[in-house]
Formats: sequence, structure tokens, C-alpha cells
Amino acid sequence: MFALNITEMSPGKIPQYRQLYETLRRHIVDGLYRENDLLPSENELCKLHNLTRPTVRKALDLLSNEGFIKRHQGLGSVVHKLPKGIGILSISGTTTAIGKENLETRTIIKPSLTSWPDSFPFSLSDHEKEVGCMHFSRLRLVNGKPVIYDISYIPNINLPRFSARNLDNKSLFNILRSAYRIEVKGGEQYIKAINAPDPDICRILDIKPDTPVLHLQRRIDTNRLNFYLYSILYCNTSDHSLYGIF
Amino acid sequence: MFALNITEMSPGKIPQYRQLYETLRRHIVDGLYRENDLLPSENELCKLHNLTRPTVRKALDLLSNEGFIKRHQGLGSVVHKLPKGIGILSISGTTTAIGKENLETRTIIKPSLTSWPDSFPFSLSDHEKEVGCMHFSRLRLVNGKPVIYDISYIPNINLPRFSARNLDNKSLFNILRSAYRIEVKGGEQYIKAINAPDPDICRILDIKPDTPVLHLQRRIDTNRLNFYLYSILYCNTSDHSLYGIF
DNA sequence: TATTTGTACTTGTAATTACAAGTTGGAAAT
DNA sequence: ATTTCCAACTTGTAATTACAAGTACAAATA
Repeated sequence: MFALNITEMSPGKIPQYRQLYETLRRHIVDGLYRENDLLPSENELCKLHNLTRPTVRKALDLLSNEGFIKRHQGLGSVVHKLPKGIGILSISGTTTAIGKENLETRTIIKPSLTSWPDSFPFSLSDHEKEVGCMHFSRLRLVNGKPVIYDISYIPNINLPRFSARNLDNKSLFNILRSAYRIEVKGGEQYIKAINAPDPDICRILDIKPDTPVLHLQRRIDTNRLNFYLYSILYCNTSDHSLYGIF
Repeated sequence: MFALNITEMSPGKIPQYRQLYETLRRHIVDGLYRENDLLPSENELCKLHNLTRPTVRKALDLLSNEGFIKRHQGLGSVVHKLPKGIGILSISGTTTAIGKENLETRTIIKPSLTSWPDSFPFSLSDHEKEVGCMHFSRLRLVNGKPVIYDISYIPNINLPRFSARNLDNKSLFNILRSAYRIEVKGGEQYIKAINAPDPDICRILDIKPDTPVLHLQRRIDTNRLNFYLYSILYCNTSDHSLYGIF
């Protein structure tokens, strides 16, 4: 009761429900809880972490929304089987969803300042058009094989030294958060199946021409008003399905 | 304060936060609120509907999670642009852009009792294997053109007269809810891009062989413990992308 | 005029209390 | 031995209160 933890003092503190969520999530993905195990009941979690039920329930809501647990009235919160695919369909990120498999990220196009592409799948504001964008692309490999080619466009607000950063094997989101205080909140995406569109992408993904690939167009929300990240992805799903909950 | 509405009396009542969610959602898709409009503030909604802030916030949480609004601290809840694609990636997706008039559902394989397919993408419990399954398939058309072919498998619990039901132009979920009190809660899905796998499906979707299609494998949760619906979908995304938020 | 400050809003987080509703398992009755 | 019932859990819904933090705008200040 009288002990203040670090987060209660610091200005950029993480909410308590968020901390509990992270803790439980880590316990689940680390295998501390296994499939069909019951989590401690809400009241037990309250006592364990010195929180109240609404706060605990907010953490469990997050876990439930992301498919880590399933709650049953009268029974408890049941741990869900961990997904086998790539969890790119939800915000949690590629890195966590791949699991223990070897994930690698390589920069293909280094960050540079350009104007927006002629044909862009999302409508841009006048301000976005005016300032142009930071453009770069990365390739994600699972066990050494190319799986996702991610082409990114970020409106050119002031991001000092961004083009000098090494994006290999790092999460873009983490860099944005730690270096620029930009928090990624979610977004919208359009998905279709296409044949690999051009020889460049075939070469990058190491696939034959006319192999079917998933095509994703995403607009990603941030904590800054009217500041979005844009991303176009090509996924070779022959070995790895994309996984999502709904 | 003293007026009891219908839901407070009835046994199968709908929670108040759910009712408010439905109301606001309808207002948004009907165009009462337009893109970038501000919803009434939480306190205003409290007064308007005689609710308290936690209840109102639960309704807004739902809208936010489903991408209908975006909330900004200090500003308010901003109505999001309605999606252009087919909102099949989430459980309560909209097909607003297409419009109800232009949506049609045809039964291709009529419901019948069979055993499970030899190769099934999800692992089945002993009980599920034992009872076999109800099997049927439907085709969704937009403006008369086939877009989604949906092959469904439902474990054969006692569903009286199910095979006699007409699934055309009706929501399977509505039938399950009203006739059998089975509520659909969400689920998990695996997505990949493939070439149209066999002549039957090419014919049904009216596409040429080797056209790339989206392949979805879904397991759908219900309010009954250990009772899942299974669905395999083939989507021709050449004219309509699938839409989702994350 | 340009800048700063403050105020009145907005949503975000959190504790507290109360009861409803579903599940489980053991005690009591048959 | 079997069934019924109840008590003790579980999660679900809801009201209430309080303060923190972000935004917008107008007033005061430089």
C-alpha cells in the first residue's frame, strides 16, 4: 500500500492494467501457463498485485481481445493455445508472433526523403503531400527464408537522424517510441491475393513469377493526431499462414 | 430513473453498454455522423442515455476496437471513415461500402450430416470426431458476381431441423442464436494466398484456373464451452479487398 | 503583435461497492 | 446409489467518486 513502484513516480508511466497485461502475457508465451490452464481468478490477481477488480479486468480484457485467453462466466479465464502462424494481422507485431523460430530483418531500401508515389492506396492530407515522406523497405526472414517484404512510408515530420538509423533486426515501432515518443496504436488494412507483381519482388522474396502472394495495404495510427504510418506488404504464405483473431 | 425499459425486465436482456454501442454504430453507418465528426462527449452521452461513465466508456471501447471511432484524450471521439472493403476479417465487420442491396447468399451444398474431412486444418476433440458434423457451403455474391465461397462444418450436436433450414440470404449466426441460443463470440483464423485449388471452386467463383485467391481457415468460438464452428473460405479479391482493423 | 497563462473542456486511469448470472462440487434428501 | 439442492466459488454488469493528462481557446501579459 505504501510502497510506490517506479511507474508511479515517473512521468512517462505505464498504466497498472498495462503492466499486469504484459506480465500475464509473458507468462503465457513463456509457457508458465499452458493451454487450457486456468489463470488465477480476478480476485486472486487483485490480491497478488494489489489492484482492484476493474484494473485487473482491463488487463484481462486486453489478453482476451488478443486471443491469449478465453473467459467463461462461472469458470474462469482459460489460457488459449498459442497460434502457429504469423500474427501480423493484429498489432502485437511480427516479432512476438513468430515465437521461437529464427526471425531476421534486413533493410532493402535504406531510408531516404522522397515525394509520395504517384499511385498511393490511401488518400493523403494536404499537409502530408506537402512535406513528402521518408521511404524505406525491409525484408523479414523466418529461418533464413524470405517471408514478408515490407515497404514503408512515413510523412516527413521532423525525425532527426532517422535516415542514419539501422533498421536491421529492430522493431521500427520500438525506435519510434523510444527515440521520438511516437506510440503506435493500431490501424486499418486492406488484404488481397495477387500474383507476385514484378521481378524485383520475386527476386527479393525468392519466388517464381506468378506465385500467389498476400498483398496488404496498411495505415497505422499513432498517438499523434493526424500522423499515420503507411505500409505495403507482400507475404509469401506458402510456408507460413498469417494468423489473426476476430 | 424510475422507468424500466424492456431489457431490464426480460430474462435474456441485452446489456446497456451493448445497446448504446448498437445505437451509436447504427448512427455511424447510417451516416448520421460523418467522417471526422465528434461524437457527443462521454458525459453528454451519460446524460442523454441515463448511464454512468464506465458504461458509456464500455460502449465506446467496442466502437473503438472495431474501428468506427478513434478517441483522443482532451479532444473527443472522432468518427472514422467507413471502410471500403469487405469487413469479414472481424466478427462484426461492415459491408457498408457495398450496401445490403447488392449482397446475395446462395446455398451451394445443402446441409447434411457427414463425417469430418480426412484432412482438416484444425485439431478436433474426441467428442467432435465421434459425433461427426453438419456440412454445407454457401456462396456470397456482390452485385451478382461471386466473391466468397464459404464451406462450413458444425459439430453434430442436437440441432433439430437444421438441415431443413434455408440459409439463403440469412445470417447463419442469426439462426444459431434465435433457434438454438448459440452466440458467436469471435475466433481465430489462418490466411494465405493460393492459386484457385480445383476446377469446382473455379467454376463456383467464376474465375480462371490459377487465379490467386485468399484462403481463410477459421475456428469460431461460441458461448458453449468446447463448441466451435469451422469454416473454410475462398475469396476472389480481384475486385474487393478484405478490410480489417488491428 | 506575439507569447504565455489559465480555464474549461475532453478522455484516461483507478478504487470501491453491489448485485446478477453461470459453474462446480459437496451435502442433504430421496 | 441416485438425485436434488445449496453454498461457494467464478466472471458479467453497473453506479459512484476522484484525480491525471491532453486539447482548445480566450484572456492576460510581454
